[in-house]
Amino acid sequence: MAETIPGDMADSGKTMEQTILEAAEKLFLGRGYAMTSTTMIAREAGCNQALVHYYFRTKENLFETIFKNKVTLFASRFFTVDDERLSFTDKLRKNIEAHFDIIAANPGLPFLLINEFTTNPERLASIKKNLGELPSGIYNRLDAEVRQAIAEGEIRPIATLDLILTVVSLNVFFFLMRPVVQQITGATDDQFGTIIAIRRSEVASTIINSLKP
Amino acid sequence: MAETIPGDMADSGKTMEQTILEAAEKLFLGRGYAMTSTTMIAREAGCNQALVHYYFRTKENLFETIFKNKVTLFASRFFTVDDERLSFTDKLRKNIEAHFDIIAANPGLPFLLINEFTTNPERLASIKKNLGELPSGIYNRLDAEVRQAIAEGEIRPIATLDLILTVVSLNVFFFLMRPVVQQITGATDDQFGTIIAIRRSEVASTIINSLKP
DNA sequence: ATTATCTATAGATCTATAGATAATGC
DNA sequence: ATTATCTATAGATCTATAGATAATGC
Repeated sequence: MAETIPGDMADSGKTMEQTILEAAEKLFLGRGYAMTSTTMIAREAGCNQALVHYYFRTKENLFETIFKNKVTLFASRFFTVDDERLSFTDKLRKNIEAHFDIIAANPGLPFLLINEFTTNPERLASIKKNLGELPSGIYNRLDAEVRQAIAEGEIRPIATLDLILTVVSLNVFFFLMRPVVQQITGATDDQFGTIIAIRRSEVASTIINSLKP
Repeated sequence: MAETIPGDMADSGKTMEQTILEAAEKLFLGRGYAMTSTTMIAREAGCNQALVHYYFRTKENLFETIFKNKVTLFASRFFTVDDERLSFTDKLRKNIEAHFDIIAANPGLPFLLINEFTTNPERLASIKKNLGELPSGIYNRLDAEVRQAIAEGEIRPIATLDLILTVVSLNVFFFLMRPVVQQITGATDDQFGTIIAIRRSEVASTIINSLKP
């Protein structure tokens, strides 16, 4: 019975190619590359398995499309708040919170990235090419600002790379820990929303505080 | 040619069961559950694939043995420094660094934990049972100390859970990012040792600093 | 005609077990 | 006798493709 159980992404104007892409995205984000089969993707999209290969030829291809897409989205919004009127510290806080918000809107992404970079580090090189000058552009601007803020005594001396690592660690790892945090606190999905909001401001405060001269 | 290429874990007094266990540990830690096959484990251990099942019956069994083992090791060394003569802050620094060192000695572990908790959160319940009173014991002691340090004005007000999250995030995520950091900085494995040492002290300083009243 | 979708299947794993043989403990 | 190890294989995937049929664009 129930020969075809179309996932929640059926019809509704969307093209089947798009539907498959979204089904794959959902599964890859939640379970990683190896644990997702094209058969599962087809079931989730509500079509047969051959169609997945018709549009994307290989599973690897499909994954790479999604992966590059997500990484680019992620990188393009990294440290983009740049308001002349704000102090370094205020600007930093806004950037930290914006970064947190991107991750909160794509909570499966950290797992996908870590999973892929760990099991398949060669892909980093291809990603680097894909992003071009973007990362070093962002880094150089931030680096100049950090040095100036240190020189002006607004913050304590710190390497820019360490600051970036601290921001990314505190923002990203929280979402990787979600299952553990939920198990420990016993919070429902709803209650977890509150925990997220608290953590968002705590992370920003922690970093800003740690930079006091 | 080269019909049998025994991994680096052959013979040398060790029992074959132990050799298989270590081969599996290495592969699971580096590649996760789904991407490791019992065939690969056997090749790494230098035996045939059936023997892996002879000793551990199922792949799942083998994995669980290793997983529980590692989680217990990890949890049992969490916040164990407890020297009466030290201030809260000094004790905290020692605990942060000790925690960092455990991870540095088991650099594949964070990936395994995150991977498993994300794709298979049910296992958390079984782990919880396995650890018994240990986590809440550690938590309660730390919580009392945090509250006292706040009351005495040694640190700013902070929830104990937030402090734990911050410590774990900063320590663990760095090792998950290793491939990225190495790609960005272009550091060799040797040079990465230096980066680790710098990060170790930077993380502790960042946290201690962020707690100033 | 071309494009989208399906059914069917080849070929490659992979896990787990059965059954044979070798090694070891009395 | 018991335990350790091997060879062989059944049965379950899973990916990718071939080839049939249905839908769509002229």
